[in-house]
Amino acid sequence: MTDRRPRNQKVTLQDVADAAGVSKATASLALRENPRISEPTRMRVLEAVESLGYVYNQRAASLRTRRSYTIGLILKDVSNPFNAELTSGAESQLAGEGYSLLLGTTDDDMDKQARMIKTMLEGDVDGVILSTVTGTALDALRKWSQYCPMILLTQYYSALAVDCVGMDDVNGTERAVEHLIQQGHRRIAFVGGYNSTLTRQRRLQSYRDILRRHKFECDPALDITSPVTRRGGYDAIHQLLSMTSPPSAAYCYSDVIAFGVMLGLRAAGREAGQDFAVIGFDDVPEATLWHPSLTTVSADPRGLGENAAQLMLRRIAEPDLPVKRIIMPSRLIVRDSTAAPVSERLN
Amino acid sequence: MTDRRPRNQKVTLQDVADAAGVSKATASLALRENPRISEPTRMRVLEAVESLGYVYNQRAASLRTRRSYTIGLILKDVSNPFNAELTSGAESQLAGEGYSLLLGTTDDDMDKQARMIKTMLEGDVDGVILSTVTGTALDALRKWSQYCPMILLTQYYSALAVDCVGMDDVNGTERAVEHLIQQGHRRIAFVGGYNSTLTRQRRLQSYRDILRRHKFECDPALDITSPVTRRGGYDAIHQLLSMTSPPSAAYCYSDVIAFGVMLGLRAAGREAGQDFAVIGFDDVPEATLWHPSLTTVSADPRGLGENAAQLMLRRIAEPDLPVKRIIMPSRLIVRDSTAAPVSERLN
DNA sequence: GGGACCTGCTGAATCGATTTACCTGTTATC
DNA sequence: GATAACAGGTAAATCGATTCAGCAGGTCCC
Repeated sequence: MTDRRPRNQKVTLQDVADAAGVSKATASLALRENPRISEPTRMRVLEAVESLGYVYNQRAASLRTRRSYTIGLILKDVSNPFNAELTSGAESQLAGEGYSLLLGTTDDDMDKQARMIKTMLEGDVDGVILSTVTGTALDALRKWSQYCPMILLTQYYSALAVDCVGMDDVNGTERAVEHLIQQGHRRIAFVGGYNSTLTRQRRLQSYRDILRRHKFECDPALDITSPVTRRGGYDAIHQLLSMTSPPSAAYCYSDVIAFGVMLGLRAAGREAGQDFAVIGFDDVPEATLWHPSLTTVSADPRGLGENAAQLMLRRIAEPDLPVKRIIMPSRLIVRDSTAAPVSERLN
Repeated sequence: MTDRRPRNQKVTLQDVADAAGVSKATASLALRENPRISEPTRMRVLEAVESLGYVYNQRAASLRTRRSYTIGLILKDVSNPFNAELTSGAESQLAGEGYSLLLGTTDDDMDKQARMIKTMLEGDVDGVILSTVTGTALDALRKWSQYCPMILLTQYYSALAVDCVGMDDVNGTERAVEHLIQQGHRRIAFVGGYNSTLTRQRRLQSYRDILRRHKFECDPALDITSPVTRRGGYDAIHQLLSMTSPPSAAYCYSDVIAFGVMLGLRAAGREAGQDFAVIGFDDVPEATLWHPSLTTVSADPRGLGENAAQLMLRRIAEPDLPVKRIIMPSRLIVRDSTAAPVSERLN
């Protein structure tokens, strides 16, 4: 079948055309199923493609068409299940329209983000879906968004005319914290993440609003920031438990944090759902597997990815449409990691 | 600074040259710091770049240079920490040499793998680092490896002249199973993964060899395959515990499986390290966080990624070098999830 | 003062596709 | 039978860079 030719000497469309006894133009049109090319001719071209082992050169084509059919997706990291789901959602949505995904990670590092965007722009992507690293300047975003269509994930800036898709942090937080309050908890910690993200700012604000609405004390010492890793949650709960007046419940920035908190509780001889209440955010598949299973705010990461992709395709198709912001709904899923505080039950 | 121009009208090198009052050739040479271009001229070019907001077009350049400086990395999924580390290792190694990584995932699906490789080849990557999906045919690999340099991850085929980097499954398995045997375990399950992967085949073979060497029974019912997820491990241990003569220890295909097993044990009212022994494979960061912490075989995923990248760069630089296979050493890290079986301790 | 050599730059070909405008026979139409 | 319409193809320009082979002008040296 495919004849082995020297590595550097690739088969080009011209070779295919020669082998099929047609012009390069005809070969091109035949492959793109242009109706002007007759069926017999198209078959000859396809046979030539097969026998020569021709590989289409997307780079060359995109030079001429000025479309690369690649979308960049830049995330802080992909190793957490939320982002993995999001990626998968975006990818399948784009693949359906003939686009492919170029994935980049920044490790929440500003320099890496800048390099990543530069690489993507130079690689000539048709658009970038971006979850900004903490502390990204508005000016930088404004500049980047001039070079190619851009969709912002979870972050959104009212001062910036850029499409974005986020989730309903306020509502999700309300449901979670209200649930804890109804169980009788009074000292509720807010655990994990960094305040430089807008997402955390919104959730924190909302958490405080609810406590105040109920006229509960809002102790700043119960607000613990940390990396969004199990280790982050683990260390945070240790810190909280060593307080003179520790909390009886933790509302966590993400499921991953919540898992860390549960591990930390156990290391301290405590157990979530028995003598401490834990709520996560994201509802990753692992949440049901834990013992106790994790009460969490479900946020449909896959839907987030799908929506971002759709928004991007829309923007590419019609660059002049007004800015669109999508907020995905979230809901509380009550499982076993939450229970009334011990003091409450003794009464 | 950058003037806003119509989206579709990008700034080209010609524009830069015009603005700097030099030829396109000079502009190109200036940007690549060619010594034939004088410093003053180079400065003028750089200023033009800055003021016009020129973005280098890597696709156009690679058409001429026949080098894209992009390497494809195709994995089954990135959401597990092992692959995330591997990716990060490969990426930083490549970035150091001016290459960037194009990441693709296959979800262990044959069709997706084929599509992914096609996309990558069409996107004109300089090489592909591939962790094959289960059941990939040798012929397919042979064909793909003709189109561009290829490095195989963890899988290796003696019948295929392709570079690869794997880990020392045999040695790692020996250490793990010997450790369990020394603790007094006799019925040891081998849990998780699918036998269609060469990796599992090697580990299973090695596990059996050791049991036989010790003249222990090698019950095929203790060999449980499953998806490489927590859920996989969770379900497997349930199945094992319901046997009439259940095992007292599990050697797991990966840490992720082991976590699932520990969750399953707890759901069944048992506890790893107390009335059951669990060993994982990979030593992901999470392993130390669990309670009990996980005994596991450490396999340096980052090193794996780095080595794969280096091998790729070597192959690109010198295509005619003989095939090279790297086996990364592995070692057993004993933590708290392993302990002597209950029966043993009662004696 | 004439060749050798250097410095700093440019013109034009090139990479591999797409696409427009045009060409050449056939067939249909009146 | 002249002409329009059409079917099936092709030549050549084009996308945005790189790079080779000069070229003009100056310096050096015997």
